[in-house]
Amino acid sequence: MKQQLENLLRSTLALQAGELFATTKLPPGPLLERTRDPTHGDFATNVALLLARQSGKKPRELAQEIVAALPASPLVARTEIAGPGFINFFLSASTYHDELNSVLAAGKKYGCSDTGKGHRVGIEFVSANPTGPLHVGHGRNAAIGDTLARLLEATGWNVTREFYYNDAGVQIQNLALSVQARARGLKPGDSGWPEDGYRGEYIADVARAFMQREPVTADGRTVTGSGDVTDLEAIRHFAVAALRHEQDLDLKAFRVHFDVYFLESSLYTDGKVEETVRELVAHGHTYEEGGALWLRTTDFGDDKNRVMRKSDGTYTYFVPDVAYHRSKWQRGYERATTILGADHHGSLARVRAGLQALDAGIPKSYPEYVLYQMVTVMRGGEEVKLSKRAGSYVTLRDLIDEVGCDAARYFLIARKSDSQLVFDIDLALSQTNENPVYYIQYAHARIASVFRQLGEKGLAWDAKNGGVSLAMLTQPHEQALMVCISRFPEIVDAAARTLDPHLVAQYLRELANSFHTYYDAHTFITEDAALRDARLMLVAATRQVLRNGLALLGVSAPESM
RNA sequence: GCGCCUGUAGCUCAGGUGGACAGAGCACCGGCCUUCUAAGCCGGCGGUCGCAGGUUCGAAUCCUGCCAGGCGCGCCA
Repeated sequence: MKQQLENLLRSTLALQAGELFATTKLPPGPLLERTRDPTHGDFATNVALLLARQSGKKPRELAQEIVAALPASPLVARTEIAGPGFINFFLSASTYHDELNSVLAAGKKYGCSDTGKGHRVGIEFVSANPTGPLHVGHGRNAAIGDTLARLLEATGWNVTREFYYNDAGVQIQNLALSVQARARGLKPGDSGWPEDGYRGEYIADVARAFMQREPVTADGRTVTGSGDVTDLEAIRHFAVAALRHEQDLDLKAFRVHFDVYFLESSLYTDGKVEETVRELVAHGHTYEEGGALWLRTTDFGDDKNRVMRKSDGTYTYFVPDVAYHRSKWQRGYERATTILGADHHGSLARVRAGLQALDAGIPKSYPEYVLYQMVTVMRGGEEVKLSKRAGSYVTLRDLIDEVGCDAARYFLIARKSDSQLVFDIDLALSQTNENPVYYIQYAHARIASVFRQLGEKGLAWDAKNGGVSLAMLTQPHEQALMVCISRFPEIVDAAARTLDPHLVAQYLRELANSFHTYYDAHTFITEDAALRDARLMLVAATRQVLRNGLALLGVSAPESM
């Protein structure tokens, strides 16, 4: 709807540009915006204000000329010039009626677009090391990443969900030692317990399963515990598989799936790390100093140069990071998006610099990052410290068990990722339910109930009759609801474009509010069949948009509550 | 010391890339169930948009400088 009006305005302006503004350059970006105040119409443009100076005309005069140049359109009922020189557009009733028809015709597809034109995007998220169950920070990561993946799919991108993890290295060695210690009957704090060992109870569970020779399956392979407490390598293999398996169960409960699990170790075994180093050296951006090999990342915007190969001959983590993102490019992701905790923001510049130093034609902004701030968890009025190494933290599983997947997902997505998030367990546990997800779901359940009641009264909704009777929807509440519905495609577009999934959560609350208000003010199942069918059409369209929006968030749309 | 993020109502937060009088939920006060689920609706209370400058027709939004909080700044991962 907005797009149609935008096109109308833009083409008119382009056609008349020379005459009106003495320039052919229109301002970039959208010209139209939704008005905040309905007395200002449905949409407004400030082009006359923007272009007044260079055209040498007063804003209101220019606005007059623009309005005069606009061709008549069935979209627009009337225009007015207001304030310093805004042009306000009042859309025709039929425009909104057409939109309701579009909602029902498009169904699940309403709100979708082909903006991405089928281009490939790899979205990497969670990417937790298999050293323990997922914590709430991973939950925020998963909620953001999965919702963005759904948004990008809805806007026409070819999306691959990817999970990257390290199955070797220091942390995994520490994991193996911890499991081994547990298998020997040691507890954290006992003499002989490994320094910085993982202290969580889950380590004991893994040790028990290993000693009892249980099988565990993860990422398509099955590992059986050997029961040999001296075989650290076997313990390592088993522990990684066991924890990957546990994480997969957590993710499944959170309704998150991945298409690709990428192992850091494969970068070494496939020679990708060596290859990346060779490329960087070959392009002349490296140097040796103090027995180490350095990359001149400062040539590409980093604030200091980085060591690639330490003087002991091993690589820093930075190298496989570059090799990994290079592999994304090589695997055909035209766009790569990584969801990352803000505490890792220091690595962004150097990874991008590393990719630039390859001189491989990779865009400067590759990969793009969505950084989210910390999640702190409150319980009993005190902060619960998140620490994977200490083994004491609130897991994603805790959250799902306590407040449910729907509420957990909504909570973790509902505010912009730049803000820190306080997850109050007690509040989420309390029965007072100030949780907005129920408010939205309740709107959906109420609509389902309306249609059930209709059937129980021996009536049926005649959609065709509703369609021709839409002119009867003249109540302010009905107008407001139609406007709200018509905003959905713009919300989806904006959320996908700016990678801000919380916009969807916020919008759904507004839509639910608009519906609840309408519900309380008017009866849908009335004697007048034409009015009834028209109102039910509006209600059915509302239900569809609620479903589509909730689906983007991965939240269920219950038929009853 | 340097970099990134944040600062909006008592509390938790929105504010669509500069617009027309700053919004919502919770909390508090007062109304609404013989009619489609009251997990709802309506009304009221409540704000120098951290502070000070600047840019312009116009700033919560952009720029500069301060103040406060969070997170990072290893030949750790």
